[in-house]
Amino acid sequence: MSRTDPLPFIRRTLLAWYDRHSRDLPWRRTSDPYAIWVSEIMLQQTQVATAIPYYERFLKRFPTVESLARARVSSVLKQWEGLGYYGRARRLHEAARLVVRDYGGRLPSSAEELRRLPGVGRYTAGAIASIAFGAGGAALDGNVIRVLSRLMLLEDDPATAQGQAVFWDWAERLAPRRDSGLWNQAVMDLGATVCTPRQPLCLLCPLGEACRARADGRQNELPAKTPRKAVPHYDVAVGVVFNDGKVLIDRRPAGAMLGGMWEFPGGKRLDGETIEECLHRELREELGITVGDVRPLVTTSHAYSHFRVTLHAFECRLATGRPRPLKSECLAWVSPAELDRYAFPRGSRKIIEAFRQRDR
DNA sequence: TACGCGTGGGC
DNA sequence: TGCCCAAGCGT
Repeated sequence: MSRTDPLPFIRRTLLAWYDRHSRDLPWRRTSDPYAIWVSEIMLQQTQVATAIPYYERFLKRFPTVESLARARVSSVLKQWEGLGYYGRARRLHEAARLVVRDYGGRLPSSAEELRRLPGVGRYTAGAIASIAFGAGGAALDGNVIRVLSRLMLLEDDPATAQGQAVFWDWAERLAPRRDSGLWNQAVMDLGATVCTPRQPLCLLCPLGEACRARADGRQNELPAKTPRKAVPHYDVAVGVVFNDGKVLIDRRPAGAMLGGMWEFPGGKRLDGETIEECLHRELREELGITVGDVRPLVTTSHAYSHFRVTLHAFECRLATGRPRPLKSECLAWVSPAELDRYAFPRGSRKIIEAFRQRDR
């Protein structure tokens, strides 16, 4: 193995392994490029098991690119509710409209053209082109980085641009020049089921004999990982404001975090402020209202991608002022039962659960 | 270019 | 329990 080129062995052996060990996944039972596209967007930074039920529901609700393009973004976000990274849903919707408008409803087939669609980066373009259209070339995701880093003993940091270049270079060197869909899925499946982040199953690996990291006993050290930044924590006051049996919700601006999602008004506690003082200030600044009958409803913790919060939710009653969307896109007064029609992030859902639990 | 962007599972 | 990680993209 050491004196001859290992790449032909690696290609042949992994494809033979995939023929016997490929996972049966919903998006592998279709050849519809639209469905494969939807799956690839959902799978960005998201585990397969999490994505499956969303994929099934999404395709039932939006079976074609035309149906997605016709839909309101609010409907798309409602289907995406709970999956996170909601910008993916907004960009997928925008891209569907572009595909209908500029491509007659047919997804372009080359990675280069796919790359121009919002939400489609280098990985996703390579994956769709190869899996749905039989193109050649690599698709480099976290699984492939892990497999390559160990197989070829690549110590570069994939978080840096230079590291990315090294990994893409190796991925392209290994990938078939034509019809690389099976190959790309084979590398990803190996990374997901055998060459796992912790405790890789080297004894089951078809490439064990060729793996340079394993030969050195260093498979647990790769890929190189950058130390994470400490994540800040905030206390947030949230107002569940009732009036005439309805509750006030607001929609977050499209450009912001959780853009397009609904929430209960509130915000971060400032230094030297009590959480109730924070509540009154936020409701004044965001809505121009004052409230009374303030009662604690629930306190719950939630982790976002880059910070953590403790949400202090208060039930209260509108006292003075007519709410205006001073910092949000729009407002709505809705009955508790109607809340399920709106797309809320997980943190807000926890608050909804709390007052439904209490009313029971 | 490094960072902002959600959520749930595994240990 | 707290931390790491997961089929990345946009800026």
